[in-house]
Amino acid sequence: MLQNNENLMVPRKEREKHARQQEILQAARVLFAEKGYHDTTLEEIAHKAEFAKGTIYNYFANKDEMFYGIIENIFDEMDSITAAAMATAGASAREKLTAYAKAVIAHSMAHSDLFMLMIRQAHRQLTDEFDEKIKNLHERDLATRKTIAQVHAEEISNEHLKAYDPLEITFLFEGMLRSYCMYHIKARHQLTTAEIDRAAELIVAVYFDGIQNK
Amino acid sequence: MLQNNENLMVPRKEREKHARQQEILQAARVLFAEKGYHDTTLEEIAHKAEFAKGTIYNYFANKDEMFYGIIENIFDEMDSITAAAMATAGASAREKLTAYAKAVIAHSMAHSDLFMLMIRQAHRQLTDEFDEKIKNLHERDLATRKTIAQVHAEEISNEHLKAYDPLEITFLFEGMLRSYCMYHIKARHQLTTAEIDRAAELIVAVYFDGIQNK
Amino acid sequence: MLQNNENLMVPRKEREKHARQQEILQAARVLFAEKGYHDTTLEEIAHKAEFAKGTIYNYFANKDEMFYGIIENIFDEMDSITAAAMATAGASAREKLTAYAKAVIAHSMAHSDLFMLMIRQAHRQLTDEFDEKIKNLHERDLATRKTIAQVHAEEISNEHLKAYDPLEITFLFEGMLRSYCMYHIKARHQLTTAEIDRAAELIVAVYFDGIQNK
Amino acid sequence: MLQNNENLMVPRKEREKHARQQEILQAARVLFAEKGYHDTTLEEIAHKAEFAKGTIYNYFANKDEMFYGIIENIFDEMDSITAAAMATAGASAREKLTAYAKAVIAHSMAHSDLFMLMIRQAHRQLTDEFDEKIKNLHERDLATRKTIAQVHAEEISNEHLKAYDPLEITFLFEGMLRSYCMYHIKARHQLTTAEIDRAAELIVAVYFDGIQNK
DNA sequence: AATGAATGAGCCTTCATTCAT
DNA sequence: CATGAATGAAGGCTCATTCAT
Repeated sequence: MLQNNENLMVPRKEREKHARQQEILQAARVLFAEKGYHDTTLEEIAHKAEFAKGTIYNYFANKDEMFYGIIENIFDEMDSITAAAMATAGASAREKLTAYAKAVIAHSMAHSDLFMLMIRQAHRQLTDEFDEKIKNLHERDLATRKTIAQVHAEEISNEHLKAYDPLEITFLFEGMLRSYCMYHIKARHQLTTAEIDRAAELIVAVYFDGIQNK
Repeated sequence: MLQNNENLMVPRKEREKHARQQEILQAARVLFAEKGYHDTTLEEIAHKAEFAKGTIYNYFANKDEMFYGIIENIFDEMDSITAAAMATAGASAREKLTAYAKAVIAHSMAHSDLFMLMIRQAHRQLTDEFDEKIKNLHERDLATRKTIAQVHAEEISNEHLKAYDPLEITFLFEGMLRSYCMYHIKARHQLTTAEIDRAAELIVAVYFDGIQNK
Repeated sequence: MLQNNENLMVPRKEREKHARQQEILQAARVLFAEKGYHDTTLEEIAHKAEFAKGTIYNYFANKDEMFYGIIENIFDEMDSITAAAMATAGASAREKLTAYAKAVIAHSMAHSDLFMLMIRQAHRQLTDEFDEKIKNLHERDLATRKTIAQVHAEEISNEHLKAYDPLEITFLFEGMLRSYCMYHIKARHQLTTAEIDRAAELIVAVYFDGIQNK
Repeated sequence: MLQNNENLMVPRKEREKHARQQEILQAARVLFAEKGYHDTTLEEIAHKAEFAKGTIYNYFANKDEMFYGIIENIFDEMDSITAAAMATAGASAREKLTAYAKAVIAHSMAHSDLFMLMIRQAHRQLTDEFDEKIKNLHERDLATRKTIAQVHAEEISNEHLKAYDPLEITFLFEGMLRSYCMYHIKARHQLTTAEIDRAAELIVAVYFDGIQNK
């Protein structure tokens, strides 16, 4: 029993450390999203996380690391959403993308702070291309996109879809989705589930059928 | 004669002042786009504009004003592009949007720094909603979008287009366009005119006809 | 028996406490010598001493106390060396100083970290004259020097040596010795015993006979 | 005339910049000597130099650069002293070293702050051997020492002096000199010119003739 | 109007010290 | 006694802004 106790001892510490890291990231991401990276001070983050300034540095090497910690969280969440939506067995591309769109919109609405951070991060991704970490994020981003492209590819070979470059049109789809979310976040709209479903279906409808009346 | 002289005097001075403001904005926008607002110092802007630091303050009240000056320039450019593309007499919505898409992509490629600034600016637009200036930008943005929506509206009433909310699908179209541009700017692609045309047509095709094989 | 036990109990505890203090001082003095007082963190000392940071504070009131602990150790060692060299019965001043020089050089080479700490400490000694501890060190330093001066004094009264102020020339002798050691420590020379002997004899020869050819 | 004026314009600015750098170094060197490098804050230096904190950075890249600026000044002064003392035409080694000793003691007394900085610098010289700047100082130090050794060498070949290694005994001489200065600076003695002359002669006498009564 | 030296508020980060476990 | 997470004061440095020339 004693040994059992000891075995559990180490994980508990680690779990607590991780939990506290997440608390700090929570505080930071809200502030970063509200005011931007530079206009958020460590003092504010510490205050919001209910720690002293110095304590933050027991959990993150510096402000930048915190930022990347947050971005990685976001990527993890987006990966889950993507994987879940694409994995539905027997579903068509249209069904999968509808599920994906619903999940993305719902997530964006629930975490509009994250959404805004993604936009900000987009900028950094464009500029600091030297940085190792940025490159990793870049690759993760592309990998996620390819998961979705793959779903297109299958149905293109079926001739259910037109023979576009799967990756290229995936970006277009993503663009519509992001644009839609940004529009409503800007306008501070709080969408109901029904509205989210309608929106997702609208986007998918336009994407698959176009806006032209035949 | 003397009075005449004086009458001309003032405009010349104003013209020179304006010209010098634009020189400074040119320098600033390149740097802001490259390194972001916070990581660009007035020292650097002054150096690039070939003025002394103090001189900048004869033309702009502070760093923020410069930023908004740039954004306004960008809005002016986008307005021109939009107006030009939408004004073609007798053209269909599809033709107008194709022209618009070509112009936007070409402009984005030629001025990728501006494109990046827009992304960054998107963030500020979302947050500092109190600021008078920001509100104006917001409204200009919406006004531009409505010009495009109007073109949709006409053809919806013709029943050439499906009966979607014109503004809502305008955002979707914009989203595809932006997403496409971002993808290529990230990848540092230099598109030829032919490639730009093809891209614009691709986007418009997806937008009007959808990706589904009928 | 029990009482006996308890009597021994306290000394053992004290001995252990003292032993652990010395372990910590060992760790600290190496680091202080390598990187200086300010650039050595308690974290590092604790790590090197294989204790936790907080534990250090069970043995020393603060970082400064540790520093003085080390300096006192060094003084103890120098005292031993001095006493040993000066105590040789029937030896002449020249023989005693030769023995002293050999011991000092050998010790400096073996503990160049300490030597460097002494230099550093010299500075503090000069400045913080208010501090009680510093004054004590100052006095110990002088006392050691006087032990050597005393040996001079005896032989001055014998007229074996010229009638210089014993303390004054003691400082000159010390100066040569220190300078010599510093030269070789800087150059990272590892002197053999033979070289040390030769060096000590050189210094003593210059000191007693001068450099002039008669 | 106008052109003449302009020609002088640039040097004036440079001269003023240099003058202000020296003012700052003056302030810094007193404080560094009093309290050490680490215990002196830039705030204090700025205050003593009667500038604002930020202004310091118009003249020095960082705290370290200031430190090396001071050390270089000291080296310059020591070089002058050495060169002047060694250059006396027709003087014997003994006369030259006497002149040198007098100058060094007088300078040390007048600038005891510098003397203490040298001691402190000695430490850095020993440790941070990687740094380019430190290496340069090291070499300058050796070069100065060699100037003195050269004077020895000449008289060794004359057989006026014993056949010791010139550089080695130069270090011994320097050691006596430094040790003597440190002793009096520690004791806060203010030596008169007569006392300085006596001291220099004492040291040279011991160095050339030794302490032994023949 | 142009200059650039001076300013000083403010930021990130470090680290000696404390204290609950 | 040992631990190490938490603390917060303090420091080096940056940079937007001012102002005397």
